[in-house]
Amino acid sequence: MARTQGSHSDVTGPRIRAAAQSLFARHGYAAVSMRQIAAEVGVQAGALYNYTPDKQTLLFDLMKQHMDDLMAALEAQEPLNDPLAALERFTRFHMSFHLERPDAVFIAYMELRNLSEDHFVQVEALRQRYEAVLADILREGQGQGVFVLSDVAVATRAVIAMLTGVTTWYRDSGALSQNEVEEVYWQMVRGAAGASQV
Amino acid sequence: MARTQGSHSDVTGPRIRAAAQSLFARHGYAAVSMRQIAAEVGVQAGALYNYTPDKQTLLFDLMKQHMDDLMAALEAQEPLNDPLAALERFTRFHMSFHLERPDAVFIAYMELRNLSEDHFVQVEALRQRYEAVLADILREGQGQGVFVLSDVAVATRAVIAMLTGVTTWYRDSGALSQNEVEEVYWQMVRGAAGASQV
DNA sequence: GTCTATAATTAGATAGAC
DNA sequence: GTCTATCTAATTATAGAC
Repeated sequence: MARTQGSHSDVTGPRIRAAAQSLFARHGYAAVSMRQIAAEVGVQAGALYNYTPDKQTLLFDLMKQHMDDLMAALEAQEPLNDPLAALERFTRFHMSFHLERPDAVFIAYMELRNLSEDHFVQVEALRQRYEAVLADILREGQGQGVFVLSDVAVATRAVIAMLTGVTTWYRDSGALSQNEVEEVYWQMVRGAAGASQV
Repeated sequence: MARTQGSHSDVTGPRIRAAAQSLFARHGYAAVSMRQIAAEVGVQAGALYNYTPDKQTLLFDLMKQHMDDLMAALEAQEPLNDPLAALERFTRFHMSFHLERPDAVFIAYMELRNLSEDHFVQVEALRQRYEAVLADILREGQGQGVFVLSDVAVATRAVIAMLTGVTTWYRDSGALSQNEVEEVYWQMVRGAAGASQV
């Protein structure tokens, strides 16, 4: 159990990523220095380079992890045959997943332009895989006549933009519970998809 | 008409703002240096300070101008009494205004956190005035029974997020014309508002 | 694994010549 | 109004001691 004093490889790594995530979300990747991250963790700037080759890779690791978590959570769900039920579940899943991770979400949407070309391609591929799940639901419902949409690809992006937008204003301290907000958005998504009114 | 050589006060100012807008949109405010802006304009960095007291004010001026333009264009429209017609016009107005100014829009949404407290308050007030126009339309339609919405304030933000999202993917070179895209979004907004199906 | 020290570069902003 | 030169401070990243 003895450990060399000042040596914490298993705990410093996660703390660095947590500090970077919080600072990047608050001030933006370009505005945050490696020294600020180090200060937040309680180490000197040089120590960070034991955990990341450079600042750019630190950003990519955060975004990659977020997208991997998102896909894993989505794919852990059992498939649903009913398109309306599948759309409702996707809506609630997207909202709750994003509301639980405001910092990671903020970074994922705001810092894409600060990724290197290679890193961007990887993140973008994951984003498209995610989008495709919703597109499949909408296309299936369209085929069954449950939804009325003039363009499934456009509708997919419109729904995701609408749902993700909740992260810009929702606060736990507000008037509505997360569940109540999900309900409001779900009614709007259902209407936007052209599902017949109840 | 004789003009001191190298003196271009009436033309350099706009060119600086144009260069800053383009560079901020592409790389982000924090990642762009005053020297880069100067190089884009074709002057030395020191000359920029004849037109702005500092970099922060340059950012604010761009955002303020954008919001002022937005409000002026919106308020130039004649009021419409029919809520459904008003909502359609708002939808098309918002989309075409934003699609025509991708750089200004990008900055307005991404660089809010880089504004000083005082500047942020001013921009936020304008944003809320804009939002209130849509909220009034939805509330009026709700009262008349034309729309079915469980929460007008939430619906306002949801619709704006959906519409603004078009700027992240639409390109003039794509398969759909701007007008076709407006039509697709309008059908979705109409459904999201709970307007009775045609 | 972390520290101190430092290399090499760049940043925002100003002063004074023209 | 613009230029050149410069100040001061901060940046990413590395080297070597412990």
